Amino acid sequence: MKDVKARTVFVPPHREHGTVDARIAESGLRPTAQRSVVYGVLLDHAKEHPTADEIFIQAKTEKPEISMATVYNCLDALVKHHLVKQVHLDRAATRYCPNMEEHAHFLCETCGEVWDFEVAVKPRMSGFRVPSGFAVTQREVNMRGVCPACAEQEVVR
Amino acid sequence: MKDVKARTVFVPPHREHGTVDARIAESGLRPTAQRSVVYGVLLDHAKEHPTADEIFIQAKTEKPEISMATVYNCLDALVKHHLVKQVHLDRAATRYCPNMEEHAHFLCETCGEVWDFEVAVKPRMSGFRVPSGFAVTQREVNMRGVCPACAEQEVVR
DNA sequence: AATAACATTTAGAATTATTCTAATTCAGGT
DNA sequence: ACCTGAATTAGAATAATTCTAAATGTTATT
Repeated sequence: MKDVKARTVFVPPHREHGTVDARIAESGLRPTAQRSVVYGVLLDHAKEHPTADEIFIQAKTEKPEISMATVYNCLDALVKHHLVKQVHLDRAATRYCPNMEEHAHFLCETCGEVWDFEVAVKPRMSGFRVPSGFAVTQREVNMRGVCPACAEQEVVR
Repeated sequence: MKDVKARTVFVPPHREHGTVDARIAESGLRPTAQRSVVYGVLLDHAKEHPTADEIFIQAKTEKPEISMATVYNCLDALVKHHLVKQVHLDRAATRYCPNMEEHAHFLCETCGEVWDFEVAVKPRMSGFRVPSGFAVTQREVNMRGVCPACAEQEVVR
């Protein structure tokens, strides 16, 4: 019985066929065991935009010897190689986002959770006057407000 | 001679006629000496998007007894009363911005300076799909890249 | 296969921005 | 003048991140 359970552990799609390692390698980075775990954890929890120590806690379940410093090293490497983005919406711990598609972030000011908002129409943000001489390499859109769950609670209260 | 110099010290326009205090009062906040100094300093240095301790250093020249804790308290109060915005573009110290007009921020990834980009056309950012149930109260646009001065230096090198 | 050269990981110390605490000072209303 | 609550203060505490130096792992070279 135990064996069956062990054999049927859920493996998320991107964990199959060494996809994680392949992506790391494509980015020009050597796919070490630690980097794979860190990137894998982040891909599994993309929706939650985890912080370094949330990633650390999860990574430890897969690789108990991993250290916090390594989690930071790996995340830095992944960021430098454009596999992952840092998200800074407030002064809380940096959050990490492996979704490199163009999208906006929404911060719920009540519960602190971060959500991805997808693009419907390609936004050009052309409304902004970029003075000549400035080379823009990245744009980001952030929104703040109240998420449905928190709005609900406020009504109750 | 010294006297003449002393009498011709530059007083920025918003420092005249108690404009700073008036704005603080309008926001619903009691205009204390410390709040006035902090807000005044910030208005004088809006372009630089100063951090709390840059503000502290400057504020000390006007009011030597002021403490760091007070600078943080004042800034928090100003933020809560919508006279000032916090700017978080990276994990560096929080920057403060007294320009409450709709505008974008540009972070030079080489020198770390922050610039304001004004709006030309009212941007609606309507390209983003805001799922129903989310109440958006604030939007911000951030850009990253290289500023003219740093681009120049790179060419030289 | 052994070795040198280099990159990565590790634990723990150090740093830095910010928040907290408790005591003191200040301002406005009686 | 006095009371009450708000604001300020110095310094301690906290939390996230970075640094350091040693150990380990990997790749290239012979």
